[in-house]
Amino acid sequence: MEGGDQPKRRIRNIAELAKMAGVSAGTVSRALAGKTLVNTETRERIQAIAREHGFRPNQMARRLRTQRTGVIGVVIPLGHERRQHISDPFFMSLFGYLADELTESGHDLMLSRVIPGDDEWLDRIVDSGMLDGALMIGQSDQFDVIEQVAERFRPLVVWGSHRPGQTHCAVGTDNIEGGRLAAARVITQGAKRLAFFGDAGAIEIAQRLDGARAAVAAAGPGHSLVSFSTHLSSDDMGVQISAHLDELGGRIDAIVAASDMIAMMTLRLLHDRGVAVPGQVMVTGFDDLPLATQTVPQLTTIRQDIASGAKAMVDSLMRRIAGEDVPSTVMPPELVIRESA
Amino acid sequence: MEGGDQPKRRIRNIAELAKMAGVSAGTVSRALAGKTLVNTETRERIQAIAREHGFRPNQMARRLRTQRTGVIGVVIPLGHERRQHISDPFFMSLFGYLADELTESGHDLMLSRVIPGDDEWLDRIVDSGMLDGALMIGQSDQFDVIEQVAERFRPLVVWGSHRPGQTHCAVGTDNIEGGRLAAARVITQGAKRLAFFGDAGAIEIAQRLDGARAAVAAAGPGHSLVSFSTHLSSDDMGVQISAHLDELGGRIDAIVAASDMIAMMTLRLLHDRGVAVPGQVMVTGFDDLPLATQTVPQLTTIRQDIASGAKAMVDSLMRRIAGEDVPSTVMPPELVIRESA
DNA sequence: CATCCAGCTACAATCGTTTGCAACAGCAGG
DNA sequence: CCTGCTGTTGCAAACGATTGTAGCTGGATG
Repeated sequence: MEGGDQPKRRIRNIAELAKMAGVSAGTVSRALAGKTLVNTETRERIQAIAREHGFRPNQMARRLRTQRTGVIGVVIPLGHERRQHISDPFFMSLFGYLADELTESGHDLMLSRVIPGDDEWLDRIVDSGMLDGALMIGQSDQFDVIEQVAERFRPLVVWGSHRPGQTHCAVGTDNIEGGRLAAARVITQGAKRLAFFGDAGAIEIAQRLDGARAAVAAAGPGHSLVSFSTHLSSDDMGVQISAHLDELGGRIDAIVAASDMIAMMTLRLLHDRGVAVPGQVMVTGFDDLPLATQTVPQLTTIRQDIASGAKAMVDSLMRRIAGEDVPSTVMPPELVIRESA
Repeated sequence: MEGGDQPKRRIRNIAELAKMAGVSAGTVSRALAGKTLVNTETRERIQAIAREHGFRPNQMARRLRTQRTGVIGVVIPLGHERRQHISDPFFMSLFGYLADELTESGHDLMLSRVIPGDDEWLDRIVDSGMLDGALMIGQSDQFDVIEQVAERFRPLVVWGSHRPGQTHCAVGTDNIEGGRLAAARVITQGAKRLAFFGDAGAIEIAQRLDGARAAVAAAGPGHSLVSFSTHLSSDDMGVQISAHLDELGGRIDAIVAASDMIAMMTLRLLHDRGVAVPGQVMVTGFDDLPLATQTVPQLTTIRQDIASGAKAMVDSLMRRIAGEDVPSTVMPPELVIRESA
């Protein structure tokens, strides 16, 4: 544990190190960067001194000079859902994968969690001069703002839907198809009267609802779907779902939930009421969070491949930073059949 | 949507703006900072121009000059658990609250997720010159490294245990007491043969185990506790717990899990085996994640108040940044009785 | 021996702010 | 009229690195 020679004195900057090594600051800079331009011997000597004194060049200065920061901003807009907490499992899961990908590619990650107040919240982030690029988790209800910023700020990639003709680069699942798959599944299992739980204020959710509607329509007469607005913040969610279930009584065969969290809450409330799943009512989720396997009964859900979504986002962003023009990515959803439907 | 006067030309720096306003750069800087030193009239004129052109001063330069960044680093060391993913719900939950607190106090947040390789990983972060302070989620098995860095880098606060005599400022729950509470609960409910599931390689977990041991010892003869190492990454967890359950057979009354995630997985595996909870075996968790209310049966667990923990961490950090010397905080755990024990 | 080249290194400009200090005008008081 | 003060503003020096260019050395070549 005893290193012997503790750092003599703290080196404050490259110039000080240069004086110690008997060379100029420029040489030190190049040596530390590992450039071949400096003599191997002096380079190693300089690096040795730096190591010994625990010196690391000031990032702020380097970034000012080089005009690149190595920092990617991750922004989570909480537009349509002010009370939704950042610890929402889906956000966090995607965020975690993004963090992994970015760390791996040598980037730092700066989190901004914003409640859009004016029209400039995104400009402020993007113009801070701190970011090489930005990733956004969810479009919320800020589609127009995003479009506007995307016009002039190229390195921006958003998790969410791609609408025909949109400017900004989005990566996301085909939500319409996902909604369709979920509804189609319960219909083939014999459900006729479906309910949809979710907040259609968010674009993604609205699309899932559209998909479910389409499946019901395709199933022909005798099939119906009612939609109930259900918020994502876990406090409200419970009471809202309770209210929905009360209202529905027994007149329903299946519930298509807009997210796994909603589905999980629904599962537990049905259990409390003694309703058998999937015997009396089927339930499907959306996302396929790791938690979906841990519920009782295990959740049948629509899988979004969050890991490869994150990979695609980072990949697209890097290519945009490099100047390339990258189109949106839409990933196919996948029906994962477990026990609840 | 039509703004009328679109930004004429992009202003690149303060000097350009100064020329437009017919003043010097220094004045612009002061005006933008809202200093009273400049004439109210000119200040407003300058601010108007800045707003009109969407100009925001370069943060990198500002930070280089002022030597403070407004950025707090949040670091998650994955020492004892390389495969644990960042999306671990407890981490994410604490992280979310930290993000909320920091955002509120006007700080940016930079995430570093590190797998400690050498002894310098923390130095690298702290010496990057990018951070006003650092928060660390979990001590993992890096106690010594943290201690060493804490000696010279004051603005550092760690989530975890406080051991007598430690240098670094920690905020955390009294894990020993928590473990004791959990074990005591199942004992008062009639359990005699307990098992502990968790990885005692991490300090916090080891302390929980110690607490549980103490409770068993206090209960007198006829009571026993066996400990099983259980990792946190969800892939391994399932198979390990399965193995433990197989090994235990029916010779157990209660399982004290080191975390809610472990408890949840245990719950589901017991359910698969047709073992009734709490009828045949009781289960307790640790953390009281929001998810604990959603399991079937609902989880009896030890509550860590993550929200006020986060508040305490940020508060301590701010005071340390201000130069104050702040001691560790240890928060009392609380037994939350639900259905599983 | 003059010339040239290669391999290093030093010099100095630059990135865009902030901020201490000096300067300047205008005005009041002695 | 001189002095002192107040309220603004300009000047220029930092902050700490990167990098193009010029200069220096020594050895190879004609």
